[in-house]
Amino acid sequence: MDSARKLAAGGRCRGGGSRIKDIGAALGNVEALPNQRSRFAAFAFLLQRCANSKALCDGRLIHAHLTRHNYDTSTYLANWVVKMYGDCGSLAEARAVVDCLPNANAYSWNILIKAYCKNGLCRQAVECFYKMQRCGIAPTHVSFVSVLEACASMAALEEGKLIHAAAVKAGYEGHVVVGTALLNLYGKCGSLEDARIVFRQMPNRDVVTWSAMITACAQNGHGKEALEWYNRMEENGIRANQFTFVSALDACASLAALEQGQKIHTSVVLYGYERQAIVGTALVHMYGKCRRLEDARRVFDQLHQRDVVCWGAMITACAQNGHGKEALNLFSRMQSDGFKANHITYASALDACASLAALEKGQELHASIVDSGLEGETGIGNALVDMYGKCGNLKDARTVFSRMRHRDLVSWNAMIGACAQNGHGEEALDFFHQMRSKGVKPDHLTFLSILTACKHAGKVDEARQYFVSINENHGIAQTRGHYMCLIDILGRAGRLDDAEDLIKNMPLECGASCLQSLR
DNA sequence: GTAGGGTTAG
Repeated sequence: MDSARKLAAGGRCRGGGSRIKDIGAALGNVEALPNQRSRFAAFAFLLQRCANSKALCDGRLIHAHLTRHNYDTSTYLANWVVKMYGDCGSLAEARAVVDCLPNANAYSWNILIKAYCKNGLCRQAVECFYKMQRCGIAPTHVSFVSVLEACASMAALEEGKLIHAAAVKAGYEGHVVVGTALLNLYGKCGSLEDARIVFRQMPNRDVVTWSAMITACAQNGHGKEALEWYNRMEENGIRANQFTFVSALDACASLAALEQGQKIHTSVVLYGYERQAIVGTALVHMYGKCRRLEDARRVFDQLHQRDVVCWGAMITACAQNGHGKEALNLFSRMQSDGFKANHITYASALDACASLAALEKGQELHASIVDSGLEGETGIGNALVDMYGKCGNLKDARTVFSRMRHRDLVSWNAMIGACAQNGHGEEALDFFHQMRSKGVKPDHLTFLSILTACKHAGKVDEARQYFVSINENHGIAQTRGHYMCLIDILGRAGRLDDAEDLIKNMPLECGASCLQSLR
């Protein structure tokens, strides 16, 4: 209905925003303006409108008009045309304009580099950065910022380091935005030490710099350090904004640091961000990880606007806290509210089915996943294997696993776990050997399934060998679960002396909790 | 009179 109305109004292209009703009349009006300065301003305005509403067809008409009326000698107007094509997602046309421009300047190239970045064509963005220099245009601080963003998206550390050196040489080392882009690059590349060095050496830092530092720590598994930076930022009198809060809450979630999370929540409310979708989602996520489902729900219910991401956070919070039924209810409500499930919300709903052993509901979801064409997603395949395994349907778990195009550690763990939990110990070990031969590194969960598989297959000595190898060959610390499983195996085999020896040699904190469980 | 950095769910 809505699109029909747009068509009736004369819209020819897809996209939102406010359109120019009659482009021909608009161009005529511009031509009637008394001087070149006002005509240029008006053309720029029209191109900007097209860019904002992604009206590519109208934009092309304006471009054609400019060419026909010899305005194409103006680099300024050409740059607006480049921006329009870039914002409309037509990178080839944007590129062609720059390539044909006799007097392309730094703006022309910077707009093009940014357009490539925005459309995920990072390699082309980097190539443009070098091309502009071959064309004799020196990169500005904006060029560096955009090209560093491209490197960050690709996690291209070596390329980024070369550009870092070039930025220093060009005298942009002390520039706050360039510095923040460098910090972000190192964070995204997992090189936290480089991020810290950049931060320390920056002469000026603003709230964006601090937030980027908190994000870099939070996203590299250094939640504690992220919160230290957050506190230090407050001490420095820098006022946090929604970005800062989201990153700090992410750190709290990863640490399950409820108290710190609650403190940040208080500040979020104080600054008026609580009902904002992204901040609210971060709060829901944090409370979910801290096992405070009621608090998560309170935030979720108060959000002004919900998107599929915050629905996903709430559904996951339920699924992971033993409220599978509520997770599935929310999943249905999300769809009746008009949001289409994606691979993440499907995975959480399957997770809920797995925890409820709700095979029928899981099969129903599987059918919708096939219909929506998401079956090929690795995360979906993993969740399906896990769901079928936990629902006792090993046959379908095998089928889904065998059809997966790409298998990661989680896929192998799900398959090995499915076999082990359903009493197919030998098959689990067979999958484990296949996994090893494909070069996939096992983790502590893999070994928990392997020990369970040994239990079912009655392989006592193999279990001991696997147990020792967890630490000796794979450098993974044995968990309480590993100990419990092996003690159980030894106990069932009547090897009580061995079980007792194992308990005696356990790390203290692990042993105490094991003994408690045994009693 | 154009271009720039940091955020959310599995």
